[in-house]
Amino acid sequence: MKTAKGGLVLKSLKEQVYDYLRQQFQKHRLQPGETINMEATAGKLGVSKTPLRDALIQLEMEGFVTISPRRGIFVNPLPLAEIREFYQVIGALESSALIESFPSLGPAGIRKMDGLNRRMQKAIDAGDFDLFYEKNLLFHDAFVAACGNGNLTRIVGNLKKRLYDFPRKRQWIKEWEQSSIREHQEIVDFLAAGDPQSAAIFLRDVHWSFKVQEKFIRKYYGDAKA
Amino acid sequence: MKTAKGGLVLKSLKEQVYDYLRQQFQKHRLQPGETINMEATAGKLGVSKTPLRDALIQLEMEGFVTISPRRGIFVNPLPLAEIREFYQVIGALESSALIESFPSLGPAGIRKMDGLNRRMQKAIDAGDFDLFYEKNLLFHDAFVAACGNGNLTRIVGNLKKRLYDFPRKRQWIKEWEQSSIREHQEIVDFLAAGDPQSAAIFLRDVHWSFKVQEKFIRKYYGDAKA
DNA sequence: GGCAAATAACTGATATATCAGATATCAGAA
DNA sequence: TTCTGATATCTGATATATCAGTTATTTGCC
Repeated sequence: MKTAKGGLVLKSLKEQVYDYLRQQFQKHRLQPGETINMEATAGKLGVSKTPLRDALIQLEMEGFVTISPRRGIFVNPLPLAEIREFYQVIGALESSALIESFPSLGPAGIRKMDGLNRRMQKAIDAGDFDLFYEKNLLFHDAFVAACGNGNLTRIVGNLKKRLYDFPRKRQWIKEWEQSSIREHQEIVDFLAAGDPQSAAIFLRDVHWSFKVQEKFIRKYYGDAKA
Repeated sequence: MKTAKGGLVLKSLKEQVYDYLRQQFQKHRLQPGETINMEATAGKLGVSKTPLRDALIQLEMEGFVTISPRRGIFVNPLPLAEIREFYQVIGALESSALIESFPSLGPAGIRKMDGLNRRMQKAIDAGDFDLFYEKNLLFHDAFVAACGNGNLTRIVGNLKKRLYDFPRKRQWIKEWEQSSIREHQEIVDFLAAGDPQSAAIFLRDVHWSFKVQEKFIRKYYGDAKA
């Protein structure tokens, strides 16, 4: 329950619990296979089990946990096979979004993407992974948002939540980040040349190709077992 | 909670409530904008508000309802704009699934799709819309399932739930059904000719093109307002 | 010692009571 | 008559108690 009172936005307990748990994922405090104990967690958060359960149902729908009735609530692993699936889905959807957004992106939008990619390079040069990550998200968001398809944005966003919040072996791989920047530049170049189809195909078949990115993925997530 | 006891599969109350509500949608007993009253519904179903709320949280995540805190729970409309969004997403994902599944489909899989399409024609000839609908789902499921991407299947499936459970103006439009069958045949022909790329493009840009299908969509769903 | 049945403990699922925000209605003042 | 504040009602959100399936441990028999 979000209420605005004099500029304050009040969140329901359910939402606050959800945010807390999401943070736990982002901080890698919840590991695959781990159980979330209702009594203990509710006690720790100082709320009843009810909003906790509400939040967990949402997290289950989003793929983060599995509620195994009367047995326990388990943090889902993220096996390579599933990462492969995510890559396929995101590739197909972002590719579609890029084509759809091209008319409304225009030169200004392409310049914006180009600028974001350059800032990604600067972040790498400065060793600032958080900034790199932020600009990377914004690069993709530029055309996904411009596509104007809220459902597509939601679906892609949720898969990315799973990809990025999952505990990983390494914080970053410079080679991968450099490679991403080169790929982004390729996409921008296609767009600037007025060829969204080639940009979309490159985005789908290279940038979001599990096969192409596999060597980095394995380093980054480790060879996670299901 | 699904438990198997001596072959019986027992469902939790939450699941049963969810199934009931889904049925209500399928039977068009729940209309856009309508409210679902917790006390009344729980009383009617003979359960407490808890499993009802659990089910509603899931339905909200799936887009069927909006839980407006402390105000009410509203059945979501399905405006044409959203249908358009769904068409784009499904088109992109099914297209991707078709390419991915082609190697494992093989001649047998293509024949199966062909057979399903012929049965769709027979259903039309016999005026049996339920059978048509069933074979239509199976036609698409054939390559979506063969793609082996559970997440893609789940995402597409959920969007189709929304499309097919939504109340509509007309039960069926023979012209659209005939058109679908022709389009399916086109896809099958491309596949049989060993050209999944053309099949995928046709699937995405014709079969799942909102623009191409718009005249039927408007007749079928009515000109629903948001 | 091994196995099966009984019992205890654990844990999530559900029911009920209470709370709390939103909305409608009423009463009083201008 | 209109407006504002107070009160009542409605409805979902949350807390607490209890239930019920699952798992672990104990007990008794062979």
